[in-house]
Amino acid sequence: MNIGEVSKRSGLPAKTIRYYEDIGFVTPARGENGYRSFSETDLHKLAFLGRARGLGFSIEDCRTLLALYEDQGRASADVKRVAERNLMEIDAKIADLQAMRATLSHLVESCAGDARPDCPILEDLGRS
Amino acid sequence: MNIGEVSKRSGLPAKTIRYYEDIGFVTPARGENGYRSFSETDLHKLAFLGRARGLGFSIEDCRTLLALYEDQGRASADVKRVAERNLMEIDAKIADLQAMRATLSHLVESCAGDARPDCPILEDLGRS
DNA sequence: ATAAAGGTTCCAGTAAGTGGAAGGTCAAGG
DNA sequence: CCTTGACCTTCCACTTACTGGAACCTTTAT
Repeated sequence: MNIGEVSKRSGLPAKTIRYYEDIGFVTPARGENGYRSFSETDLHKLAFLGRARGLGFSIEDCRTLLALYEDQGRASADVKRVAERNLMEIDAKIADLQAMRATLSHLVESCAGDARPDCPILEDLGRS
Repeated sequence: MNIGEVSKRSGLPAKTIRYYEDIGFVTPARGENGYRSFSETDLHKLAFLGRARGLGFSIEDCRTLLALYEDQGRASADVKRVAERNLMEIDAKIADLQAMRATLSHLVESCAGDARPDCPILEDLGRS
């Protein structure tokens, strides 16, 4: 399978797949012409990675998850630990963004948004 | 004022202040010894930047906001537009993260997290 | 024969800093 | 006078997870 088909079937851009080869996630064989030749297993791994990344796992998390995925004897506790840490990080990000959102939407609401120069948003940012 | 004091009073790391000089936000004078010498205005600008960044405005947004801040004749509508766009981006990020959170917390809850190898998290990530 | 589509490598850039090395300067203590 | 430690300087590399583009090669279709 050439990279184009893998890209279509995994949903990852070809550039990303080449990058994932660079960082050691897959090691496709090479044809005589130098083209990468992917196996079904490679495709499966790449799709796995795409889904894990979509859930906010970092590349390093993915490395761990992939190793666990391929280890038939792993304990589910190990996977759960990684997932829970990711969940906590996501919660922290959401909380940060919600705090930002609250302040900012308050400012936006209090700004007339017309042609006059006085603006509570700038006043707030500039308060000494 | 040396960079250390500005750092303390603005809350920004000295490294960040030097970076902000690099990208043209401030242009402090230099003493005979080569040390940066900041004015009160510089300090005020840097504190403004720190607050704007804390609200999630990008560096480019900050450039716009700073220009508007220094333009006494600006229309508040111009500021509001930047703020509203930022708000919408924040909302989109929150929505993304909440979708991730929902899926992931569901998976975490369905995983026993014990020594056994079967793990719904990996099963889901590996579904073909 | 040629053109389009797909493949290759490599270099550079993104956002917004952070870390660290090598070295100059300043104020205080002995 | 010397040294120590805090503070300052520049410069280079690294971070995350890719993405864009140039220059070039191969395959397929017309």
